[in-house]
Formats: sequence, C-alpha cells, structure tokens
Amino acid sequence: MSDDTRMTGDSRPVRVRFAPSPTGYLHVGGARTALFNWLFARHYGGVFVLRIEDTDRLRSTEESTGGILSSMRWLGLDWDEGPEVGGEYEPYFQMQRLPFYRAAVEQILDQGKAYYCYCTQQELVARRKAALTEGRAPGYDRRCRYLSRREAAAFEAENRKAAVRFAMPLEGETIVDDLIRGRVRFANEQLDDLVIMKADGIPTYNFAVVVDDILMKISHVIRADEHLANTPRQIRIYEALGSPVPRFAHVSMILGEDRTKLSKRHGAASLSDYRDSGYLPEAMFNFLALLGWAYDDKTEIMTRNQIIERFILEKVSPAPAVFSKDKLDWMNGVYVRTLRPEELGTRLLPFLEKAGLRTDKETVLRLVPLIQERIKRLSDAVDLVDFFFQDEMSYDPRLLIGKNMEAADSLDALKRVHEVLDRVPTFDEETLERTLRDLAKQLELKAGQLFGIIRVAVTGKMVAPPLFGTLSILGKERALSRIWKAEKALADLVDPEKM
RNA sequence: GCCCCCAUCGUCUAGUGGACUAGGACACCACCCUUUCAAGGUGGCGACGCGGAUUCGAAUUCCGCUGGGGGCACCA
Repeated sequence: MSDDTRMTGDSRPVRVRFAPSPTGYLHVGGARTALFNWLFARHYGGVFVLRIEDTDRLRSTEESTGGILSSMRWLGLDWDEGPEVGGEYEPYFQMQRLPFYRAAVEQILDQGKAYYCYCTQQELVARRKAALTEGRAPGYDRRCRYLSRREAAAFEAENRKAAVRFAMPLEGETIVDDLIRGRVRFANEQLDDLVIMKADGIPTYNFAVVVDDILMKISHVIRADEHLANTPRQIRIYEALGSPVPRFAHVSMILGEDRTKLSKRHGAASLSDYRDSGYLPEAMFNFLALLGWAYDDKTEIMTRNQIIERFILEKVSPAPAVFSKDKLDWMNGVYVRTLRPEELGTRLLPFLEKAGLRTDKETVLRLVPLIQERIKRLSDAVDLVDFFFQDEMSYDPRLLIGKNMEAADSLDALKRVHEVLDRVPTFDEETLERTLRDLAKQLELKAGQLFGIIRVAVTGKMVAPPLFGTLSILGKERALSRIWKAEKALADLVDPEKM
C-alpha cells in the first residue's frame, strides 16, 4: 500500500468532482465543498472535475451556470475537466448525457433490479400525505413493484407515462464507510424504491450522480452532509451497475449565526455578494478552508500553497460550523494589509468608481497609504476618502469647536491655522506637522484640540485618515478654501447677528 | 412519525486515556502607543450539554438522555 493509498483510503488515481446544480448563485456552503474537493485533488496531485447537474429543467438557468463558474474562478478554484475546458469524459452537463443514463437504466431494468412505476404524482402526493398523518413512513409503498403483467398492460393502455424505480433490497443493511464520519449503517428496510428516471426520460439526481461518477471515474465523493442519507441508495445503484463504489466523505454544513442552515435570510449567502462587498478572494479562500478544517492549534493565516500542502480529510471536523462574519472581516483586513500598495490601489479603484467618486489610478495610489490599515473590506474605503472628491461638504458646524473649547477660541485658532498654512513653503506632511505642532504650542492648545478642528474643517468628519497626509494630498488651495469655509461657519456660530 | 449525523469558550477550533489549573484565533473589556479612527502591544473575561458505565486515571472509550441539524420528492 502506498502512502497515498493509506491517506486517501483508495488505490485508484484521485479524481474528485464538484457538481453544482445551476439553480442559483454559488452558495458559501457550496463554495466550501468545492474548495475541499479542490484542495483534496491538489494535495494528492489528482484531478478536479466540475460537472453541472442541470436535470432540473424548471429551475436550471444558463445565468446560474455562468455565475457559478465566475465565482469559482474568483476564488481561484480551477477545474481540470468541465465546462469550457472539456476533458476526457465530456460532456460535463448532465442534460447532454441523457443517452448514458438511458443505457444504464436499461442495464438495471434487464437485470430486474428496476421497474416501471405508473403512479401519478397526484396519487403519490396523496398517499404520502395520508401516510404521514397516520404516522407511517412517507416513502413509496412499492405497489408497482409487484404489478402483474396484466395490470401493467392496463396502465399502458391508459397511456400512463411510467417512471422507473429502483428495486431496493428489502432486508439486510447497507454500510457507508465515510472518511469523515466513520462507519454508518443503514437498515435496508428504510430505503424506499426511489425513482431513477422520471416519466419524461430525465434521470433523477440520485441516479445521474452515480452514473456520472462511475463514467468519470470519480474516486472520492466529497460533498455536504445532507447527502449522507442518500448514500446507501446510491451504493446499491453502484452495485447494480457492477461498478466499484467510491470513497465518501461527508462534510458538515455551514450554519448562519442562528445555527440554522446558512441562507439568504442571514444576509449574504452567495460568493458573489462577498466579492461585491469588497472581500478579497485570498481571504475568502483562507477563511473557508478554516471552516471545518484546521492545521494545528495556532495557525490561522496560510497561503494557498500551504493550505494545499497541509489539507487532509482526517483533519476535517464532522461538526457543523457557524459562518462568522466577524472573523471573516478580521481576516480580510489582514489580507488587505499585506497587499502591496499598488495592488491594493488596483483593487480599490472599481469600488470607488462604483460609489460615484471620480477618481483615477494615480490618485488612488496616493490615498492607499492613508487607508490601508484602516479598512477591512475594499468598500470601506469609500467612506474614508469620499471627502477628497467632494467640493461641497455638509457637516454640523458645531463639530468645529475644539475639545474643551469655545466657538470663539476655535475660530481664532482656525484663523491662525489659515495664516500659517498660507505662508508654509511646501505642503508636504513633514512641514505641515512641524508647523501645526508649533502653532498648537503657541496657542497653548493640545495638539489633539487643534488637529481636531482642522480635521473637521478639511474632511467634514470627526473620524478621518491621518491629518497631515490628508492635507498634503488635498493640496494647499483646496485645504485653505475648506478652512475658509469653516471659519465662516464658525463665525456664524459665534455671532449669528453678524451675518 | 421513522432513519441518519453532530455536540470543547458567544463563534471558528486544538485536543485521538495521564504532559489539561483545557491551548490558539475572532468578538468583547481594560491598559499602553497615539492628532481622530485604525493598526500594533500587554492583560482580562470566557468552554469540555446532562446522567451513568469502563479505568488507578476520561474532554478523549461505551450506553442513555437532552439539544441542534439533515433526510424520508418523477428537487438537487
């Protein structure tokens, strides 16, 4: 047994897949499942397949497919086989693989391990409801499994469309040896005869997934916990098809802060929402990897390669994890701070433009040093720098009054600031700081008192980026004009009559 | 109703019978630094769900309970 075999529990070449259904955006939970598959493949030098399970004709859309692919790419999860890249086992859209499913159904039908079911959906729904109210199991009652030839012919004569059901074993048990959960046993009497092909000739999920995983030679099925209960049925289908059963690993689900399954109700649940609100893909990647997996007792921040190198299924937790936005925010901030300034500027630009700020790369680059360690998300930058781009600011003039000062004193101080700045030889940070600190001393004010007044005057805010950098970037002309306006506002406050 | 999964600080987790007065991170609180806000530093608060059993010894093994989640579709 090779090392890899011991670790992956299987001697076949590693081939895993992520198989989303294109009925919406890529959900955070789905992204984590995709990530774990991808990491597993990359760690063992295997193949990562992307397959689109679009057999739900009502809900599947092309837009969803496009959105999922772009979210995957944004996260950096490249697929070796799948849409747009092709591969040995194409096509990778299930609706283009119908002949494969039909052949497989025939094969099972021929063996007598499946049968036609003529029950209509209305009948099924009614019976299920009745069973539930009477406290019986809601599963299919198997009546068509025992149809006589004559009865079947009668239904055919009625022109009823038949679905195909799989004949599950009635007794014994089916064992799932899960790589994360260990051995899980299911009594076969619990498994009902599921539909494997709908009356319209389209396979159901539980069947298509097995057929494709066989055909695509998937060695490990890493998927969400919610599929564990489906697994024994799928194992029976593998066996009926005479194929080796892959190894299974059921990853726990991701919960919202209220400990229910994460969904739109919890705010952003789609990966694209996170992208749009300014999270970095590298932070998201790191964060998602840590949801249910940990390297050791202290490491939080890891590069993509470190994670690939360290990721093993044995360290994946079986317990569900709550998605903590607080921690994501923190981690995103860490990644924002490690970005090279030019890089951060590049990423910031679209967010500022989207907010309606008329800016350009060069300006943003000058702003970056002032805000890099002050933002967690890229979109946070907007509130921090918008005043640079606005000609008219509106703020409460009372904010111009310095701490523990009167309006009149503040006005006097601001006038002195105006004079001093007007005479200052250069408008660089160092000069500004020296000059203004000296002034504060002269006025017998604390630095914070004076700087606070100036801050409000030039930014309109109590909280803003560092003052001297701000003044310098703003430039003498704009800074003085803002100070002048502030003086007027303060003067009104001191003596409203004198307008 | 039946079946299955899960269970360590508020949250993410480390922990695979003794090294645990249970470690780290986020969040929170305090202090330091400081022109505001951040960032950074230091410190603090804070958990093995409950009950049995096994064992010299249990967060770690077993059983039950409780709680949470998932499944039982001609959805995936």
